[in-house]
Amino acid sequence: MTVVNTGSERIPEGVIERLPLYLGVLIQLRSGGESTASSARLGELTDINPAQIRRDLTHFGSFGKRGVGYDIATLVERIQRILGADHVHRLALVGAGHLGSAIADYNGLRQHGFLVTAVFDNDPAKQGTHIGDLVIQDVSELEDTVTAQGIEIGVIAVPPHAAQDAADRLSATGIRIILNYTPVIVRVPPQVTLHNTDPVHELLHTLYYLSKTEGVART
Amino acid sequence: MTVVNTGSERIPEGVIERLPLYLGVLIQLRSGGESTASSARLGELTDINPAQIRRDLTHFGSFGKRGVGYDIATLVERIQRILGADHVHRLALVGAGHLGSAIADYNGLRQHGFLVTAVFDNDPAKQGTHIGDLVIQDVSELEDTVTAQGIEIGVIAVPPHAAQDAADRLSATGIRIILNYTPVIVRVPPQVTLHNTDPVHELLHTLYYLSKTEGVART
DNA sequence: TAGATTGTTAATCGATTAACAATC
DNA sequence: TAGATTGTTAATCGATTAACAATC
Repeated sequence: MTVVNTGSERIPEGVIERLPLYLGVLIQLRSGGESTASSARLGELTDINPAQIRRDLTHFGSFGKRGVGYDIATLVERIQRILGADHVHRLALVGAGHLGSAIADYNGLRQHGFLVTAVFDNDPAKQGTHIGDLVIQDVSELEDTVTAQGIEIGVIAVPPHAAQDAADRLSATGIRIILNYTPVIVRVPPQVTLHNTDPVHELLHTLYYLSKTEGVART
Repeated sequence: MTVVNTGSERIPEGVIERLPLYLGVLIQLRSGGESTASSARLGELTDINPAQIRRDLTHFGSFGKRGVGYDIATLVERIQRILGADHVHRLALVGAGHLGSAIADYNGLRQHGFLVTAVFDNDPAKQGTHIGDLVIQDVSELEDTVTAQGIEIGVIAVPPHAAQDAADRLSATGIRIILNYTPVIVRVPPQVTLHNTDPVHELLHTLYYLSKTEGVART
């Protein structure tokens, strides 16, 4: 008997972090014409132990066929369903500078069902101009627009001094997920999930491993 | 006796990932005029168990004073030294579009000693124009420039179809750290540390937790 | 000295992985 | 049936945390 979703079992964070990796290589394999993949193959492509992949997947059910492997098409669907990536999510982007434009242009988001449907900036010179198809609006319109469009996710891409204001306005709309690309610590109410993305942190810890492996040239 | 650096002890990855967090709040406290911080205080600000903070730090020596706490100024210096953030690192940026411009403008990098000192793009229309003080060069000049300037780190911010070429060119220069902002899997030689930064992955696993806590509105 | 907080030990907890029976 | 690969158990490994002696 196949248990599809035991519901109340707690899923370790590491598992959830690996699912998007599996999804990525599965989509890659599918576009390469493959229809089936073993945990060994997925392990090669993701650098993750095959036993761990199998174990991760069993948290959500048993999707494979013994002696055969996993059907790529159905596994892609299952993982998308698990992650909530099986339907469209609308995003409000705050900040229409270079970073905001890069995010709005970013095809990867669209491909996974994340649609930027509104852009805000507090610079009057930008308001009324376009990013792609979208008219840049004043941040005062944020709340009404979020409600009207059913936007679920906010993205902050403003200069540091404006980040907290953006976070406050987004939180006030009832939005529950905020991605912050500004390298500043912002405070949000407890019911809001905040994700800070700071390239400096990544550089810093990558740098550490470099200095360990061979010593950075210090000219 | 204080052991400054035991040298050959293997440091868990999690420790290295937390150091930049400690560094961030220490810098924040310092700019707020504080001179000393206890592990309990750092724990509040980072949401990390104080015992873990103390344990993390002892991997590198003993920096605190019992009954008092940690001297912020010296701890900042020690962590910067540990991470290799105590001196300047030069970056080569490949891709001069919106994303590349955002990275070049990004003050957070400069504040931590990461200087973008060269920008490349294979679009002839962009070559010769400026980003900040930097002239955009053709990617064919990458190797010579990296050598001449002592650049240690490459950053990829090009469209997906150009990402592998950028990775190959950067690897060929002898660079050992590459940060890839393009949502595409690139291959690099084993001696190169590659860091893929994909906002989609972050959205996907953040989304999972949202759907668990209360169920996403599916209108 | 009394109070505070570190550095460190030991216990707990959880995650990873090897191994293998089940089964396609 | 023979070969392959899953799902699952059990062992290992490592990371987190509580507790406390050391000591400022």
